[in-house]
Amino acid sequence: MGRGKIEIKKIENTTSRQVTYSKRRSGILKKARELTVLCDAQISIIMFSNTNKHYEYCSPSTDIKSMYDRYQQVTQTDLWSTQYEKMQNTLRQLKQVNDDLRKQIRQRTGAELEGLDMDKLRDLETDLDQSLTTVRNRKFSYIQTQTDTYKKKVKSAQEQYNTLTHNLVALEMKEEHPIYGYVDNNPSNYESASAMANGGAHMYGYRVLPSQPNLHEMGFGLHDLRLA
Amino acid sequence: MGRGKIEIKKIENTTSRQVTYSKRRSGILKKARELTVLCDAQISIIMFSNTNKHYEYCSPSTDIKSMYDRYQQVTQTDLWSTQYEKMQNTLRQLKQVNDDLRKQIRQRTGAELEGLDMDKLRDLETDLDQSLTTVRNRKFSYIQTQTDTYKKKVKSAQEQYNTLTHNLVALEMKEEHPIYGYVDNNPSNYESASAMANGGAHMYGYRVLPSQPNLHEMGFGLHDLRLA
DNA sequence: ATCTATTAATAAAA
DNA sequence: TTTTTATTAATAGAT
Repeated sequence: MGRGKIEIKKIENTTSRQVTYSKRRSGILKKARELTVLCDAQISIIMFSNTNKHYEYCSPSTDIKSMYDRYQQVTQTDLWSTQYEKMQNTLRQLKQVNDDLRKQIRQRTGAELEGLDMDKLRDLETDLDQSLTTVRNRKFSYIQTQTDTYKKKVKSAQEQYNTLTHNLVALEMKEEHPIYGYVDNNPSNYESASAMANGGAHMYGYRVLPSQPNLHEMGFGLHDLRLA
Repeated sequence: MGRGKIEIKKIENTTSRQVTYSKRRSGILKKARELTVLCDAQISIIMFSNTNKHYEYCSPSTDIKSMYDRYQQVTQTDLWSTQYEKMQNTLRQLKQVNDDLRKQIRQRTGAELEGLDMDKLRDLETDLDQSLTTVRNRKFSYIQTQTDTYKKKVKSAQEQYNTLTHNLVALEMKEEHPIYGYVDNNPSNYESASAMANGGAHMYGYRVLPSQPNLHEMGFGLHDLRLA
């Protein structure tokens, strides 16, 4: 198809080789485009010229990677999908573990008790009961710690107050005109200390839940929460 | 190039589509072969028909994987590791979720309460308390159901026994030589019914846990578990 | 598949 | 490179 018939062998003349490459390349790509449309096929073409320039074609409904993956699948030439599948297995396993954990939580929450028989229910109850006790103990020890801290703070405030009062008295002794108003000018200091001393436990938002039968038995009765 | 010009759009007639596919496919592959030789190029073609059959061409001096690898290098478009990395991200995320779920469980178990402040502890306690109540209710309704079932069974056994006794008495009336040993010959029947009637609740392995304060308040005291 | 009338591709030249 | 054009190659439709 040209001014003359040519033999299919490497064109030695560099210029005409490049010209031919250019023409025939676009020819193939055009044919590929046409075939894609005409026959609803999927085609991936990658070309390198001997000058290392590259051209490619890929049917619009897919992409080069998909084509290659698909090709590998079809031909069983499994190069890296071993590792790929390993990853997918790990993924599946993790999802499974995930679901199991969620189910565990739902059971511990009481949201999904349908499948449990008597033994399981009893075990779960015992378990939850122990957990509850643990959490409660923790809460009480937390309160205790905080209480101690506040006790110390109050004590220190008290001491500071005493020192100040003492200094004031000393000052009054020395001065010709004692400053009577000193204490009343700073009532907030005292009152806050007092409030803390009497009701400090309220700061934790502590409240007695309906089912806390061991509250008193555990030595954390309400006035243990008061500051002395 | 044919008996008539055709429009480049999908050929709807299946037969002629397949014929055209076949012809043009070999056309493209021939062109690729020719170009490879004429211009010393390297070409890789992968084709899938809409019937999922695949055909490929690859210049003899190379192979398909090399072509795609080379393409990847040249275009910098990392074809494989993109998806690979996505998978690894998913994996990481799943592991994270997993750890979170485990932590949740450890908290609900009371095994890891270190990071929790007063509010969190109180919430957790309330939560566990509700869960415990739910599980207990479930257990009790389970017991109730089983109890009802056994009640019915015992009742039916009793009735059967009564009928048999009645029949025996009737028989004794009729016969010249009453068979006194009848009842004693089948002691197992009576005893099993009796055992069920008196101690059926033991079959559930029910036991009073130290911290079940609402056991009696809920109307499931021990003799509710006995069968009348 | 095979045959051919016809269109499409392209070799060589510009 | 791209365009031109003579010629060959591809192929649509029929068999």
